[in-house]
Amino acid sequence: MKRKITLKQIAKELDVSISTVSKALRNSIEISEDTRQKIQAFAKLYNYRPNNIALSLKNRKTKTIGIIIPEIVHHFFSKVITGIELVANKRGYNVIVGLSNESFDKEVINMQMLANGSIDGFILSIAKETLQQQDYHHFTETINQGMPIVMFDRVVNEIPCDKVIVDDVKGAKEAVEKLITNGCKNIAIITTKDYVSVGRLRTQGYLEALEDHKINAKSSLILKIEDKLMSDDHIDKLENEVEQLFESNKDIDGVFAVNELYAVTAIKVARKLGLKIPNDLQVISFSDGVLSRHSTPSITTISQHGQAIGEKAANLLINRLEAEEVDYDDETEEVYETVVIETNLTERESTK
Amino acid sequence: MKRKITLKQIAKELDVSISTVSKALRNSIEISEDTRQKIQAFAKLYNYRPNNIALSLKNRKTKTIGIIIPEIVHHFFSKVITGIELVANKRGYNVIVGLSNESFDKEVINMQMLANGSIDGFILSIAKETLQQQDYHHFTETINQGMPIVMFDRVVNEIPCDKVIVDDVKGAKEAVEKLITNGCKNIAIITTKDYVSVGRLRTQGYLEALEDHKINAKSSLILKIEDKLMSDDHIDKLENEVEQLFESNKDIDGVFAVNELYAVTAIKVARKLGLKIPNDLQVISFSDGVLSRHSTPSITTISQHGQAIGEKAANLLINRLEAEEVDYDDETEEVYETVVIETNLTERESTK
DNA sequence: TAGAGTTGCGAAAACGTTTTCGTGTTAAGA
DNA sequence: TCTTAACACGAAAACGTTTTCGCAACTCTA
Repeated sequence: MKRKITLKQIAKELDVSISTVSKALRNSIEISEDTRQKIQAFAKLYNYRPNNIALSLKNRKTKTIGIIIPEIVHHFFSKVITGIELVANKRGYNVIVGLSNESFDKEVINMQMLANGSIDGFILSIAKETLQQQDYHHFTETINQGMPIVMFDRVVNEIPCDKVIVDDVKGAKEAVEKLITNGCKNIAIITTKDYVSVGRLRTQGYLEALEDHKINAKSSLILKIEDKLMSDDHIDKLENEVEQLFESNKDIDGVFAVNELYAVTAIKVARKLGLKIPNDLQVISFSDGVLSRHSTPSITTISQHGQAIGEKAANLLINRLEAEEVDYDDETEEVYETVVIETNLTERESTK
Repeated sequence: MKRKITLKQIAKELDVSISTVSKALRNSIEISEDTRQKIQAFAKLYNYRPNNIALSLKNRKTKTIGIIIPEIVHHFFSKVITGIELVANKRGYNVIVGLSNESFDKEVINMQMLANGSIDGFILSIAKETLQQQDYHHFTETINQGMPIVMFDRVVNEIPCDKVIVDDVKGAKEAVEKLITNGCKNIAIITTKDYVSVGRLRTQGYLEALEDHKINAKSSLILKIEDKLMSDDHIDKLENEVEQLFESNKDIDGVFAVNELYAVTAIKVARKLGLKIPNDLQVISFSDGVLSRHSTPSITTISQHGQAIGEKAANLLINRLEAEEVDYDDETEEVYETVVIETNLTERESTK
């Protein structure tokens, strides 16, 4: 019922000025021992805490980080959030989350909602629709207004900001090389259409690995899935496409999937067709999820370390925020960093 | 570089007063057509947006909801967030997320960080440690300060607030009845220690179902897992316990698991012991996750509808927030609602 | 005892809004 | 020509802080 107590109320109650109360609570030496004790006791009694909003207004900083991600029901993204929240909290920041649902409009609106003073900076991963439309004005505008951005995973080079990524090419290459080493002769890739940058890069890694080992890539072994099929409603269409892949390439003995769902679908279809894992078919997936660890057989993965990505992104952002205070808008050209988080191969039952 | 533009700057630039600018932008009839147009054009040019923090301070409301959950890397919780974010956004609110990591202290600290003006109300699910310690003072204090709370899933009755829960007893009962109907004679339950309320309630549902069908519950068929084993590090200890369960009860033909991980572990162990699913053993899990849908065999579940829970919780909270405005702290006793979201059985391959 | 220094506190500005209440100017009515 | 009303705008307060500055009332020192 009783609203939170304010400096003004304490001042009135104790018959001193607001300034005195403020100083007393911050242990200023200007205030006599006596009054200081009196005020602090009173404040403690009424459980006084400074109003955050007022502080934000006064200091022109909110100590809050805005996160914009495509979706949250996704192991990778929630791991990243965990990482961000961890260091944010440790460094005295809060975290406010906006979901773009892969939609350009929602991304723009969400950013506008937050950019009006609610937060000090953004950490984000770009929506697929935005990547398709290649319209990045909302990012540049935000940056021009002096609000720093850190991008992770899905990034675009033309935006001047810090970035945290995994080396998709290298990771994919490592996966495919593992398959080759394990004796696979006909390795298929299940990937996304090229406008999804991670899909494109992982496909590139696949091709490079083949090339390095003097294996000719066959286009029939490259299955590029239309993105709409990621949703659970279209799971059977996805299965169909994968089944066709196997049917028309009976000699496939290795699959590299760019995400967990594709991998698990490949395994399901392969089994239906009578293939034994890992004897007839070996599978490696790019991922950081629970599916590969707990499904049967468990799936060998290139893991992305989502939490590490989140931690790094948060540190980059907060470092920049707190550096600004000293640098005080000097005219030195900003220099941005792109941090690559190493992936690593976790072997499980889907490979020999 | 250039900070966001303010009313004051526009006023100065156009040589009018701040009030005039404010009124012009809000289309007040006090302002002449001429100046209004001029000001609006200027504001549009410089992309003026009112500073949210200033508005929050003035209006004494932030249009922001605080979410405190035990963890975010969890399908159920991220689904709930999705639901909250959906209606929050639709109704003009933002969402700020704090993670308790199941720790009492982090829960308290997170709530204190947010309760100092940063948000208008909480939506939360209680940390396990808090449930164990049964110390709820931070909730009551928050409520006493006039900040409404909506609890979901893990709730305690003694806190006066709106609640959104699933009928755990009923859902569990339905699951077990399904197993019975399907011919299972020796149904085991894999659940958590009793201090986790959902574990306790689901165990209760299990017992009720057995009783209703005149089946004697056998304590050897009730496996209560210590909570620490949920983490991925202890996955083998979990497997051991489950294996012991099967070894010492060779006649088990049905398993009801209170979460996905237990179910998937049960299946894994059962297979290792040579049991066929669903012929020798049928499994039903309480869950809303991706594991049950995509693992092989896919798992029949009692689904919790996390998103619906989130939506309902957000609507309850926002309704209360916006009702307060009119009621204006009248002394009518607050009356709180407990909404039960219906679970339902989704049949998959792990049952006949 | 006059001047200087110390001590303890308050007034006011600032952060960026919105809104109430004036107030000066002009137009209309008597 | 005088009063009144309409019109267009500005001053100021308020939201809750922090901080700079000023100023009394002391306490020393010479």
